[in-house]
Amino acid sequence: MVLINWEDNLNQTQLDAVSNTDGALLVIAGAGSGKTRVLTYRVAYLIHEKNVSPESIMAITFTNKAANEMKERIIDLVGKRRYHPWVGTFHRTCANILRNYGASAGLLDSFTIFDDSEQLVVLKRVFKKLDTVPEPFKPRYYLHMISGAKSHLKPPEQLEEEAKTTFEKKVANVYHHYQESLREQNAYDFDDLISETCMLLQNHKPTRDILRNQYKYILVDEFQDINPSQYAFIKLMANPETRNIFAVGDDDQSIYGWRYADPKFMDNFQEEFAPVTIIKLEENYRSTAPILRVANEVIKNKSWGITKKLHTRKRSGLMPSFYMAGDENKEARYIARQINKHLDDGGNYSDIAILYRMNAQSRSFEEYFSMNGIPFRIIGGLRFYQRMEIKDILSYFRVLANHHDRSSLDRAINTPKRGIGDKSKDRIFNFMSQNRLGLFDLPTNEDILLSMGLQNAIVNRLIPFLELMHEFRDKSKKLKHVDLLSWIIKRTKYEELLEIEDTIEARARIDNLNELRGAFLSFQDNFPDRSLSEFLEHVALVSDIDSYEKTDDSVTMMTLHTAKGLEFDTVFLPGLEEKFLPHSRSQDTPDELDEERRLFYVGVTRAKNVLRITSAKRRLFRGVYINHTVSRFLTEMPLDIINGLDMTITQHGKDDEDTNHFPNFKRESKAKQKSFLDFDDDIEPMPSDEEVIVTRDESKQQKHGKQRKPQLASQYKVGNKISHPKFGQGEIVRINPVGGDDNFLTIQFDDKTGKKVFSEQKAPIEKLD
DNA sequence: CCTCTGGGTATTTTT
DNA sequence: TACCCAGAGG
Repeated sequence: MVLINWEDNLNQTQLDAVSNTDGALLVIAGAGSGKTRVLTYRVAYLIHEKNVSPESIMAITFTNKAANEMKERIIDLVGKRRYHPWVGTFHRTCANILRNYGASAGLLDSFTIFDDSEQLVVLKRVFKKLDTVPEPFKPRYYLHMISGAKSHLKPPEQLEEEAKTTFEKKVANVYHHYQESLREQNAYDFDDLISETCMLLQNHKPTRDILRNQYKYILVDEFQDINPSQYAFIKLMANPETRNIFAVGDDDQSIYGWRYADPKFMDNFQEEFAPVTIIKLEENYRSTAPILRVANEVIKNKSWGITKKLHTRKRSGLMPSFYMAGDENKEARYIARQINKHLDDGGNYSDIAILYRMNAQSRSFEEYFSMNGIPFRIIGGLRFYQRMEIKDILSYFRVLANHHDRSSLDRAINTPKRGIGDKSKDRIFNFMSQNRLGLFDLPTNEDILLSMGLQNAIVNRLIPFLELMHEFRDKSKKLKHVDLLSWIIKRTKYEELLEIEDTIEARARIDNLNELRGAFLSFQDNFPDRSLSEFLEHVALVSDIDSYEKTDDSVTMMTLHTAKGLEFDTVFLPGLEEKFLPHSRSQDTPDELDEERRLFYVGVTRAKNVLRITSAKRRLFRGVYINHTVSRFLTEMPLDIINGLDMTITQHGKDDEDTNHFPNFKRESKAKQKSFLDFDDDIEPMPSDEEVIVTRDESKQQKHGKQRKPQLASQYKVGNKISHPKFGQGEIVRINPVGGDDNFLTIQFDDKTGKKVFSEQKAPIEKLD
C-alpha cells in the first residue's frame, strides 16, 4: 500500500477535481495544467480513500499511448494489485465489450477489424457490384460520409429514408451494401466498434445492466474530441444511480472536428448529467510566461468556446521568435542553425520538435538535415502496420483468423503474384458469397472449381494456393505465432523475392519483416496465451505515436495533430502562412477556422521554454513555386506582442521589396515597421568542410516503401571500399547515422577528388568488398 | 494477367 | 513532387 500525501502533490483546484467523487464532474483542463495527473490521482483517490474496488473503475482515452501512460502511472500510485481498473481507448474498450458480450445478444463475437485501406477495398467492390462509379467524389469521400452516418448512429435504412438528393441516395445505397459486405466478412470497421457497442447496450438490457453494475466510476479523457457515438456510449454506460462520470477536456484543443468530434458535447454533458460540478484548471506547469502570453493571444480570438486564461509561475523566459525565410530551404537552414545553437548551449536534439500542418512539409527538413548531419525522426505518416509488406504478410494471418475476411483474401490470393487476377477473383468471391462460404469451405476438387466458370489454367494456380492455406492452417495449430510467421514468409517466398529484387526499397522491406518478427516476439512475451485474433486486434488498433519515446537523441518531427498531448523544451512551428495554417481547405467556415486556430494553439502550448515560429515568402510546393502571406493568426495579434516577438525577415530576391507580405498587419507607420521587421539575409550556409552531394534522382521512394524509423544498421563499415559512377573508387572513412532511415557516409576518393559526403540511401554507390 | 504510361489531383488521420 | 487510376499493349 502506497501512502499518498494528496495536498503535497496537487494544487487546490487539482485536489478538488480529484476528491470530488460524487456525481458528474467536468474538468476544463487548460494545456499543461496537469490533466493526466488529475486523472490518475483521482483513480488512486477512489481506491485509497473511498475504498472503491479497482475493477469497478473504467478510464477511457483516445490513444493507446495515453492509456498505457495512465496504466503505468496508476500502478505507480496504487501498486501492483490483483485487480486493476480498466483503462483503454474507446475502440479497444468497445471491441472488448463486443467480444465478451456480443454473442449473448446475437452479434458477432469473433470479428476482424478493418482499417481504412481495407474499408477502401470493400467500398470499391461495392461500386463494382452496383456497377456504378464513385462520382462525383472520390471513394474516400464516400467512406467519410459512411463514417459520418455511423458516428451519428444512423443505420443505412435511416440514411436511405433521409436521403433527398440523388447523391445522398447514392451514398445511402453504397452504405447499405458496404455494411452488408462487412457483415458477410465478419468484419467491423473502426466506427462499427463504437456504434455496434451502443446498439448492444441500447437493445440488450442484460448486458447493459452487467456493465453498469460493474463500472460504477467512469473517467473520460480528451472529452473535447468525443464524437456523437462515443458520447452515446458514455451515456449508456453511466450508472443511473451513481452517475459517477468524470470528464476532462479542453475545448481549445479540439482538433478532430473533421472526424465528427464536437467540443460542444462539453455543453451537452453539463445539461444531460446535471447537476455537474465544473472545475477549471488554469495554472500551466509547462510553459514560460512569454509563451503562454502568445498562446492566450492566439486563442482569445476564437469565435466559440469556454473562456479561460492560462497562467504560470514561470515568470521569466525567452520571448518567442518569428523568422520569415526567403524560401523553404532557407527556413530549414534557419531552423538547422537554431538547432545547432541549442546543441552548442549544451542541449540535446531530443529536446526539439518541429511541428507542421501537413506531412508534406517535412521534406525540406529531411533533406537539409540529412545533408547537414542533424539526426531526426519523423512520427506518423505511414504507419508501420500500413506498410505494404506488413499488410501482405498479415493478410495470411487474417485469413487464418477469419476465413470470411474477403479483403485479406483478396490480397493474399495474389501476393506474391500467382496469376490470379481480378476477373478470376470476382468469380471465386461471387461463388463464395452465393454459397456463404469461407475460404476453407472452398472445395479443392478440380471439377467443382471449373464449374465456377474458372479457366483451366486458373484452377491449376488456385489449387496450390488453397493447399498452401490449408497447410498454414494446420501449422497454425502447432506453431507459435512467430514461428508461423517465419513459416509463411518462407513458404510464400516473400522474403526470397525481395532478396532477388535487391533494391534499397526491397532491403527496407526485409528490415520491416524482421521488425514484424520482433513485434510478434514481444507480444508473445507480454501475452503468452493470447490467440492469433487477439494479436491481430492489437495490431489493428496501434499507431506510430503509441510507441514514441524520446529515447534516441534526434529531433522529432510530426504534424500538429500528432503532437497533441506531448511537450518539448524547444518547439519550431514552420510554415505559419495563409493556406497552410489556416489550411486552404479549412478556411471557409468559422468552425473550420476555429479549428485551425486551435491547431496553432496546440502547437504553441507544446513548448516549455523556446518557441520559434517561421514562415517562407516563397516555397516550392508540389513542384511549383507559391507565394504565401504570413498567417492571420500572427498578424492579428496586438502590436506590442508583434513588437515583442523577435521578428526577422530574410529577403529572397531583389524583387521582393514591393510585395507586401503582411497585408492585414496592424501597423502604425513605416518607421515603426522597420523596428520589428528586420531584414537579415546574411546567414551563411551550414558550416561544412566536406562537399555534400545528394543525388535526387535516386531518391524516389514509394509511399509504401518509405521507412521512417531510424536505421542504425548501416550496410557499410568504416574501411569498406565502394565505387561511385562519377568519382570512381573510394573508401568509407566515417558513418554518421542521421534520422529517417539514412546514414551519412564520408568517403575518401583519390587525392584529386578528396573526401565527399553521401547519403547512404540516396547516393548511387556500390559496395566492392 | 501484368506492366507501363499519361493525366488528374493534392489536409489533418487519436482508432 | 508523388500518388493513384484508367486504359493500352504485351
